[in-house]
Amino acid sequence: MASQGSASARPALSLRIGEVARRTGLPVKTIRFYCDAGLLQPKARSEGGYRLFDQENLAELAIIRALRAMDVSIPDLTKILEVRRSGVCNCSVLKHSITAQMDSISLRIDELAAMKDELARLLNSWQDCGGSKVDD
Amino acid sequence: MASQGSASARPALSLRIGEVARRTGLPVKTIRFYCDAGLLQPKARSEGGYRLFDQENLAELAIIRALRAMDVSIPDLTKILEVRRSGVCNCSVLKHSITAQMDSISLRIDELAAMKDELARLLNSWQDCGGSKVDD
DNA sequence: AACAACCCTCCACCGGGTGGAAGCTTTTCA
DNA sequence: TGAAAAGCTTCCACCCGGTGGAGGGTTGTT
Repeated sequence: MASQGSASARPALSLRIGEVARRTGLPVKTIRFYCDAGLLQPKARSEGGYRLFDQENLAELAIIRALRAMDVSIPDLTKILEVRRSGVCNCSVLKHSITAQMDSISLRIDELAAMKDELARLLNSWQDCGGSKVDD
Repeated sequence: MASQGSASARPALSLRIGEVARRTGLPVKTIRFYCDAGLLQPKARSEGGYRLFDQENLAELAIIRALRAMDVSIPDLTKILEVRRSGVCNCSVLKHSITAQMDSISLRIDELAAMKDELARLLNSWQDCGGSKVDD
């Protein structure tokens, strides 16, 4: 408790893009792309112009990664992250959009399941006609 | 049996791109794009150069639509349709790719389910902090 | 000081489409 | 029959979400 006079406790972590890439599993290029797109704002730049990222940025990247994986668009993500940053949680609009997102995920899951069944059926029907003569 | 001397029975349906779009629900532009990409080969062209599609083309478009919906790439789809056209079924490569596709679908389904859970948790945590003051 | 490793910007390209312009074909209907 | 409208053609540019490479500056180690 009796350490830095600064607001936060820990040593105020400051990572360069490569380390962030290592930690998040995202390509450096993609992180840079997210910065350019305004999704992610590095907490600072070094003297020499290197992007410097902090804990918050890592947390945001985790969210970005998760939501991108389910096709939330970059503009939507930008809004979501802005809301998150502002700390406001009175956002019925956001809730609504998330609920909608969940519905669309359910739908997508059903579709995928159906497709998988269809593929399985397809495979089965092929199984019948003999598996000889493989030429590749 | 004693009708047209031709091979097939029915009147050999010949649709222009607009009608195909209407029937498949795909945008005209997309169908044209599939043609250009070599995915779809219109059975003929009219005197004036209009693409003419038949029953087979419709069937293929149905397949394309379904498989594209689960992110089968256009090159892969091209291969699949070629095999389908050739009527050959000795294709272990294809079987393999379909099995792989099924696996990746399963994976995707799991991911989506996880995301949905995560969203639900997110929503729940927000529910706590009161839903007043909607400003948009 | 030299060096590798790292990072920067910029510009081009990818896949899968989508939009619009300019112009030809086909259908419709007075 | 012939003019308008609807439909189609190609071509070229643009969109999104990235990815790759060139050319050059920065950091850290020896």
